[in-house]
This record gives sequence, C-alpha cells and structure tokens, in this order.
Amino acid sequence: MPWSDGLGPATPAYEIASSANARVRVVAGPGTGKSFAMKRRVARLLENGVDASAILPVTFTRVAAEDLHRELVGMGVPGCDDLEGVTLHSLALRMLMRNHVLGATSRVPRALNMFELEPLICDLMGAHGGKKHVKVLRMAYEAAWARLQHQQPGYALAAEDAAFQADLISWLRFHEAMLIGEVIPQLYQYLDANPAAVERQEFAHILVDEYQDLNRAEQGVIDLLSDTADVCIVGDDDQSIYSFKHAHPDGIRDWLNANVGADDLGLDDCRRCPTQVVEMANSLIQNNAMRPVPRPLNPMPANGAGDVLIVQYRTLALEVAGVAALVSDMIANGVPPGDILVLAQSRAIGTPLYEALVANAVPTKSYYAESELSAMDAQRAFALLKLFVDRQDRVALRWLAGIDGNNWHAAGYRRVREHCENTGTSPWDTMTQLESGAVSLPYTSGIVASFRDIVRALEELEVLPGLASVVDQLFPDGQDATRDIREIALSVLEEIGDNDREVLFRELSTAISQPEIPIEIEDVRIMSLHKSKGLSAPVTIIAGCVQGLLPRAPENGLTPAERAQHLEEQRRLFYVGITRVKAAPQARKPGTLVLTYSQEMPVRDALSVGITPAQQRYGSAILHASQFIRELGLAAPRPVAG
DNA sequence: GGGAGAGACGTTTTT
DNA sequence: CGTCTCTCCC
Repeated sequence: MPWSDGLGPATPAYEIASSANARVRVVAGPGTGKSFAMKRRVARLLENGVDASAILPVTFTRVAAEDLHRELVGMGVPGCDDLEGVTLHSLALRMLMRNHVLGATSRVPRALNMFELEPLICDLMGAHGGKKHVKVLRMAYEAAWARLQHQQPGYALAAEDAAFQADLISWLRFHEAMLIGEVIPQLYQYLDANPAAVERQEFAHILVDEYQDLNRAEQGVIDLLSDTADVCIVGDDDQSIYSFKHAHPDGIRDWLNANVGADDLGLDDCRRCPTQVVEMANSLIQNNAMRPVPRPLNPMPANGAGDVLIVQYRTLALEVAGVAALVSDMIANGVPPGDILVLAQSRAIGTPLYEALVANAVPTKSYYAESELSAMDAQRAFALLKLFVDRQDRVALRWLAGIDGNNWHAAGYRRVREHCENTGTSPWDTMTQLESGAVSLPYTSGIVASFRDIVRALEELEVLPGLASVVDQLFPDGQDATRDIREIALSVLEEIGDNDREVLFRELSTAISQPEIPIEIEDVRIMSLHKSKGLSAPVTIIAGCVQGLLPRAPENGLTPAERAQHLEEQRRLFYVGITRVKAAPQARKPGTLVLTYSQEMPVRDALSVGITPAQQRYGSAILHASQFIRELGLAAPRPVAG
C-alpha cells in the first residue's frame, strides 16, 4: 500500500507524512491520529528508498514500538521488516555496550534492579546520614542528570552532595554497574564528549513519539544524535504526565525556539471521542492557565454525542459494588469485556474493583501487577540465576551475601570490599578465600555463612540436567512468592529452547521489566491513568474521582508556583483519562464514559492511599467530589446518586 | 550483630 | 491503621 493511500493532499496527516523540512514538530491532541500520520511518514521514507537502518523511530514504550512495526508490516511497506522501533533506554544500552564506547566511558552498562539498590543504600547509609537520606541523595543525583543541571550556568554541587556522589560512583564502579537513571546520561556524556563519534551520524531520520514525556537528558541525546538527521517530533503538551521522571510540558513547547525554521504542524480533529466528551475535555483543560497557546480539540459530529454518566455513591464499598454491577450488566447486555477499560488512580481502589469483578465471573485483567520481583524469595532466586550465568556479577553476589543480615551485613562487607580494593581480587575470589580460611577478616562470619549457601545452591544448579530443571529448582511449582516469575520463565524457555543460560536470563529480565500487553484483548482491563495512555475503549470508567486522589494533594513544602504546576499535571492526567473513550457509531458503540466517586471511605484506606482526611466520622474519612468533575463544564451531565 | 520500642509516613509511574 | 526506619541497649 503506498504511503499516501487514502490521504487527501490538503489534510494535516498528508503534510506531516510528506514534509521535507529537516525539522518538524507535530502537536497532536488525544485521538487525532498522530500514530497514523507518523506511520505514513515512515512508510514514505521507506518507499523512497531510505535504508531502514538509517531510520530511528523512538517510542515511549515497547508496546508502542511493536505497534508501529506491526502496522507497517500490515501495510506491506518494503523494508519495514528491518525497521525497529526502539525505546530511548534500549537504544542507549545498546550503544553503551559497544566496545569503543565502553572503553571511552569506563563504566559498565549493567543496570541495577530496584531490589538490588538495597545493599547499595545500606553500604552508603553509614557515611551519609541513614537510609532515608541516602534515598533522597540518590534521587537528587538522578534528578540532576535527568534535568542536565550540570549544563546550567552557575550550577554547583553542595559539599554533601559531592561527597555522596563520589561514594556512590565508587560503589557503582567497584560493582561494575549503573543506576537505571544513569543510562541515558552516560550516553549523553559520551556523545557530547565525542563529536566525531560514529553514533552521531548513524541516522538520517529520527522520529520521536510522545516527545512531551522526554526529560532534558533524553532530549539532549536526541539532539546529539541528529547532527546529520532529519528530526520529526510528535506529542501533546496537554498530555504531559511524567513530571516524576522530570519531563514537563515546556519541553515540546520550547522545541520550536531551539529549532528555528521548523515546520509546526498540528492535528486537532478528535476522531476518537464522542462530541460530548470532546467538549468536556476542552472545558476541563481550559482551566490550565499555563498553556501558552490553548488548542481546543475539534469534535467530529459524525461520532455522535456518546453516553456520559457521573455517579456519586455513599461509600467506597458501594462505589466498588456499583461499578462492578454496571460492568456486569453491560457484559450481560452483549458488550465484549475487551471493550471496557476501568481506570483508578490507586491500586487501593483498583484491586477491590478487580476482586469484585472476578467475584461476578467477569473476565478481568489488572495491570497494577506489581513486579514479579517484589517477594524476597523471588529476588533471591533471580540473583542466584544471575550468578549462575556469571559468577563475577558483583551486584548479585553483594545482594546474596547480605541477605540474612540486618543491614545487608554492611559492616562486614565494607571489610571485604576494602580487601578486594587493596589486593585487586574480585569479591567472589575474596569470599572463596574467606570461606577456606586462607584469608580472615573481622565481622565477616555472616557473609561467609551466606556465601557457603550461595556456593551450595550454585553447585546444586550445576548438576541439574537442563534449564527446565534449573527453573524448577529456583522457582518451584506451588511456591507462592515465585509463581508469577515461574510462569514467565517457563514461557521464555518455551520460546528459546533449553540451551543457553545467558539467553534465559536476558529474556527473563526483559519479560519482567517490560511486560507484554496482549494485542487481542478479551478481558476487562483495570489500570492506572498513566498506563492508559495510548489506549482507547468504547467504554471507559474512571473510579475514585475525589479530591486528594484525583487531583492528588501536593507534597508539603512546595512553592505556590510548584503547587499550581502539580495541579495542572493532575488535570492533564484526568484529561488523558476521559479522552480514552472511543465512539464507533456504525458499530453501534456510541462511546460511554462513566465517572464515579463516593462520600466516604474507611480512614485506613484513605491514609494508605495518601489522602489525609480533613474530617472523619466513625472511622470513615469524609470525601469530596473532584474539582475536575465541576470543571467538565456545561456539556457534562448532572451527577446522579448511585 | 541483633532485638525492643518509639516515631515517621503513607501514591502514581518509566527504563 | 500498618509498615518501615531509627535509636538505644545488651
């Protein structure tokens, strides 16, 4: 199919696909078809003979990357098989892994898992003011990098931060690892310091989706990769919801100033949503005063008005039961479960909803699924597998060696590390010597005991006949803590066969950190508003629309300006949520939006969700309707009691 | 190094 | 309300 198939030459999508400007910005509201336009642009490039390897489509998640690939294959575009959408993170890791880059950066791109951070924190807490403070300092370190603060004039590190950073980097060097938040900055530093690097000329065309979600470091990497490349960025400042990773709406707004002469294109026709929802969304987002250029969405009359329902319940329990009953009724009336999307800003609401639906025998999938690595037993097995693959993996060894200690045996481990650094031996070799008595160090009896267990466990794994039995041993059938990871490991084995332990570990890691979202959806989906970005559904339900949850209360100690920014981001989050609704009148799916909230919830729940109740009554917190409900304006129906 | 008791704090999310 | 962290003491 030719790239321009069915595209009128005067349409914005045609302009986007065909623009030959070396710099193009596309601002595209929710449901306006930006993925479609971007796909056509890639198709045009490929059809014009641009080599697939010279095109870099950057997407925010792996799901989006696969989506692009699948659709291009569906169009039968020549060369699209070689075209691979990547996330910036995976691109950075790949580039850092190249030999010449490794030599230049003197850091090892082995990213630390969440749980592997714990021994690091314990090792640094003594010198840097306790666990909590170390966590704060670490976040500040990553935040400074994400914002490229080092580049800002007048930036100076406080003595405390400088001392912490020195120790942190020394720990990471010794353990041959990297913080996840360092991966992009390390690539940035490398590219910045090496203007002649081949990487800076690797691509002729760069396309970035969801640009508003990139932080400064990520934007900087794109800049450094585009010496010789045409760049097309696509996004929407009104959907910027990732300030916690230091992205903010000004990124895409300011891009035009840094790229003078760029094409500035836009998509404003909301093809997805029913008109009533579009009007509500416009009314809501108008309350964001910091938008330099308000860009209302155009409603498409052909979509029809749609159905909108706003319901207040007396208690959270009734709200949960009410939503579950509503969903069950819809399904009984022939709505496919896969058409229903339930959004809740907190798992404390999402999980009871999930349970209620399951109790009603509704096929439901929850996407809150906390990491398969949350249980200690799972972490232990995972670390063992890593050592099974590579005895010299220092992070896994450090974790396992401290596992039974109070603070990860920080006191003893300090002496092990000192010995390693003085003698040039690796931690594995030093522990082997400690174990045999060839070396003795004070306070290390706990570590030696753990090390004996590690060695024994690895020996047991080594004598097993194949990887299937290794998986059985590490993640035994019937053990609760490792049930999910076992399932993933088994499906990985099915794919790769019973050969290479290294491949098993690598595939297992990606499967855990970037879970698949099935393309064929047959279940009701329950998830957070963040996760819903990029999705759409004929029936969208947002539960828990109360002050304190949506919008969430700002943290203490913020300036008035920061509080205002926080509120605007919360509003964008709600904006993203309500614009998931998809109208398909010809398929007799008008597009249904349901917003629910309740008057009270148990104080315990309120506290655990982060609401500090202003008033309570008999152990119940009194709740108030989200201000965003009011801000939906006149197009919204009057709320009803449930 | 480890246990008992007092005090702080609580969420959402990506790689 | 429950869990995690810190401090104090043995």
